[in-house]
Amino acid sequence: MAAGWEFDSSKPIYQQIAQVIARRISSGTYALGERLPSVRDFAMEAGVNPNTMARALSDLEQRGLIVTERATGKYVTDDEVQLKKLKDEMMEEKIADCIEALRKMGLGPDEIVRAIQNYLERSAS
Amino acid sequence: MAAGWEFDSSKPIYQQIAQVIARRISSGTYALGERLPSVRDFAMEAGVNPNTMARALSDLEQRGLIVTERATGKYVTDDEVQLKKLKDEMMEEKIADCIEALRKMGLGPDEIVRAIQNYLERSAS
Amino acid sequence: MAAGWEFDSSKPIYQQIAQVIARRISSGTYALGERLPSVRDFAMEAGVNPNTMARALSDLEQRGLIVTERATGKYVTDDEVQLKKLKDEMMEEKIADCIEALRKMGLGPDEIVRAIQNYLERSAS
Amino acid sequence: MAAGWEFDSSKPIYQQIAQVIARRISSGTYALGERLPSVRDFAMEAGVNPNTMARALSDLEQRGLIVTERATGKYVTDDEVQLKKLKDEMMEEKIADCIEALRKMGLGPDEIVRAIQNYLERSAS
DNA sequence: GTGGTCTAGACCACT
DNA sequence: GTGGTCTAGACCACG
Repeated sequence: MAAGWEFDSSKPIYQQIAQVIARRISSGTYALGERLPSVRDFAMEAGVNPNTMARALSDLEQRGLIVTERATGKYVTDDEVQLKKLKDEMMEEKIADCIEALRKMGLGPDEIVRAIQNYLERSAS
Repeated sequence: MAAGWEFDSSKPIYQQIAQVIARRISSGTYALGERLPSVRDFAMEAGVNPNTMARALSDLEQRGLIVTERATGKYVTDDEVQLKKLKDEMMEEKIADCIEALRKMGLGPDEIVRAIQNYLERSAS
Repeated sequence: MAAGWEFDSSKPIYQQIAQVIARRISSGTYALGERLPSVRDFAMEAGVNPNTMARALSDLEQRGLIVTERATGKYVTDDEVQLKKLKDEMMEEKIADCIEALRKMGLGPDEIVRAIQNYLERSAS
Repeated sequence: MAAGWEFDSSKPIYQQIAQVIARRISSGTYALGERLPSVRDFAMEAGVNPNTMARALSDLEQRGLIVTERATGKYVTDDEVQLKKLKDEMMEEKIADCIEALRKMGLGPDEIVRAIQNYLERSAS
């Protein structure tokens, strides 16, 4: 099992797999139109049963993130609109998670923005 | 094993435990000066060996987040300075994680700030 | 159990072990950068459980006196600054112990210095 | 067993006991001419067999540090000369121990004196 | 009852 | 082979 495939028992594994792959697509690890590994290889890499991997990929296909070309394999969609939607979702999720955490620590909206800007300035140098 | 104690194999369990408890302290789930569950109870709750829990708590004590009062138990520190430091660390970590993710998606600094503000406005209403 | 490993019940064994090893480092018995015996061998030599020895060594590592190189062993630090700090601490401790004893016997500061000088002169010849 | 009675296996216990008591006499814990606890009580306090304690006290009597008054008990000698000799011995021992340790750390005679003076000045304030 | 220490023995990752 | 982690279970000092 390669790196990046750690699962917990809070959600079904196939959903966690789908999430990992979606993240890789949105971050460009798998580029637009790129051919994905075969289901079998993918399953091997993730250390799961091929059926589980197939279900994860099927979910992603339903969301329009990947397309299947019969007999040649599965590809990342080249539909930029779909991709944009995915990115927005992931971005939304990430931001929500971050901001909720900051709020829990007692930060108000202005403080949050200031903290973000502060971080950006520091990491710019 | 109660909720909130899911471990993965990427890091030692005792470090993950320490992180969970640190998060609970920083978010106020365990208040300033509050008595923590006994090591044995805590271990039971987390589903680990008391020694493992003890090690996690020992680490937190060394970081100044909790203090031990002999024969009565362990308490969250009432040192606001230590607590402030913890919060800053956790905040920093959270923000870094979020911003790195957004950057990977191709957002520039200004877009990041705008996205955050956008989210805050929407969730304010 | 080889010589030099006598423990009393006044302090935890792992602390006494750490003290013995620290003393050996400060006195040059274990030289700068030298590889230490393996945890298991060390434990055998001291007549304690490997875990106990590991804890002692872990404490020393945290104090910056030894460093661990994964899968090859533990080494005395080659950081002369750390070593200097250790020596100063041990020197301070030794001197304090000695002077307090002399004071208890009723010697004033001048008498102490004179006694020391006297001893040095006698042992020089 | 009260505090101050920790024995190791390097020397006979009765010698270690004698040393402890000698130290207490030289430091004034047991004053000149003071009556000592009964052998039985003393043995109880030290957690040893009365015979062992008796032998330790016998040694001290031979060194002229304590005297036995038949039927009333044992007393610290009121012979100041003996006491002076004891103090000198203990002082000598303490100083030798300290200086040897400092030498092992690589300090020369002048550095030793300077370190002692330095300590005295600091602890004077 | 609390935390702290120590032992025994297992399994792991790394090289 | 190395160190690191984890479990299991014992005993101790303290209040």
